[in-house]
Amino acid sequence: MPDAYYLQLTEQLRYLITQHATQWEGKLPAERVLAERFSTTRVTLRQALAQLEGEGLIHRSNRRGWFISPARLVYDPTRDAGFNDYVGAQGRQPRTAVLKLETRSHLVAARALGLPDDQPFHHIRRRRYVDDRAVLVESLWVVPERAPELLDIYSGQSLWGLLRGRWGHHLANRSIRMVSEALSPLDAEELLVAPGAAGLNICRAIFDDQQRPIEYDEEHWLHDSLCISVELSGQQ
Amino acid sequence: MPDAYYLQLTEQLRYLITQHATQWEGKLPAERVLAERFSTTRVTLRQALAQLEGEGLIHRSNRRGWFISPARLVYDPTRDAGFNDYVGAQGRQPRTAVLKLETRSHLVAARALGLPDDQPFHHIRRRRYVDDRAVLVESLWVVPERAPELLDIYSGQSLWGLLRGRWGHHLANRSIRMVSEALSPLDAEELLVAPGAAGLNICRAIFDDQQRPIEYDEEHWLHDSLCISVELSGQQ
DNA sequence: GCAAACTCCTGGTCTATACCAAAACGCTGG
DNA sequence: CCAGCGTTTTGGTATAGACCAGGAGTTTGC
Repeated sequence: MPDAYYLQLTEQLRYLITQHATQWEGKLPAERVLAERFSTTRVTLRQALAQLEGEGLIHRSNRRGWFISPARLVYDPTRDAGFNDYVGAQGRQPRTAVLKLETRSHLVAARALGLPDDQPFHHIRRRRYVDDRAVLVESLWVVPERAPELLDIYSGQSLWGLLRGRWGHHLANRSIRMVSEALSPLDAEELLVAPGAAGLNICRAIFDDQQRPIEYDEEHWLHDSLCISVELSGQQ
Repeated sequence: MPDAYYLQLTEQLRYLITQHATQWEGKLPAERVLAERFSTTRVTLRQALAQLEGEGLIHRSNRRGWFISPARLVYDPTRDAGFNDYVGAQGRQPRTAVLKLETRSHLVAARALGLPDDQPFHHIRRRRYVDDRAVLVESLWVVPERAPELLDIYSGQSLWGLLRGRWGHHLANRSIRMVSEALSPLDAEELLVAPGAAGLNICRAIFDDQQRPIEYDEEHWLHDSLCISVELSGQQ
């Protein structure tokens, strides 16, 4: 119904994608090929592709081309189930790459946890994959007193599992913040996408059952790769 | 640092916007004016503007121009504080326009509440504003038995307040889903933005303390107008 | 004095083309 | 069979215009 050609194109592409998903094995033909097939220019074609990207139907891997996006991962940021667990539970393959391990201060984490500005933290930066697609990068800032030798033993497993199992912490109170964002050049590079790609930023400050600060973390997700789901019972 | 000109442009515009926010009274100069000032074409200029739009710094009102986005509204979808209350508490001016009142069935709501497909609902569609900017449209699907004469008395106030005050319902269990989206042509039109603009879709299914279904609602927010914030205590 | 009609400006859309750098591909030699 | 190297392909970026239709402001006519 819409008159703009790029919107008609969007519909035709949407149809083609759902039909030929398997045939193309997830990757769309080259932009020049698609532009010619639809008798238009790359500029207009890209406008249509950007629409579908906004919907989360397709995404592009920087300089590699357009790909059909897999189903969104269902994620509950209020639970402390490990990434590996809930990804596996949804029949997907999780993977984690540790990008950095260090100890230093971090103003934002300190403020979020109510600690002095120069408070040092154990910092873990990791990238996480679902079915070999990088879907998020995150930075974890752990109060060293709560997990002294963390950096020596950490190798990609569930942090919350470690905190509970090894140091006996009970993660009790948490404040969570979610904001849509454009991925920073650094985050985008680590996720192999174009700078400025749409993302979702999730920040959490975690305290134990005695209100002691445990950890602060900052996640940057590709916007099309998750569906946030929260189940609550009891009156608010 | 980035080499691409449109990224340099983005930085310059970001600077100008934060400096001249008051001078321009929230509205940016015409695209042709900006393009000429930066010695580039509208195409490239728009690429830079789109970056800032993705970050939530600016937005465009369909065919009206580019505007500086106000601060995000902090919103906790797990609480049932009324819109008017929490907008007011943040020093902002709330407003609600009722777009539609009707009774009919709705498959998605029925499924979400575990009711038969042909279950009728009281349907309220409303648009909500913060400081006179339309920031969301939503559809509410209320089980008629829980609020029989709802449509006769409803005129824009807090629905949850009504359910609690008039019919004595205790909203107890809720399942919430949040997904990034591109606004549908209808939603975009009702929010006065271009079709396909980035949005956030929030759906909730609400049950009372006896697990009886009360209500299902679907919100479509402009992506740059909110910051989701959840506070939780107690172990999960 | 006010509403309707008109004009101008502006954003929305589109064409056609070009160059660059990174990725992908294919060839070649060990 | 694989590593290294050169070629081709492809996405990313950019230019220079053009037309249209909706919005906004102004003028006109009752």
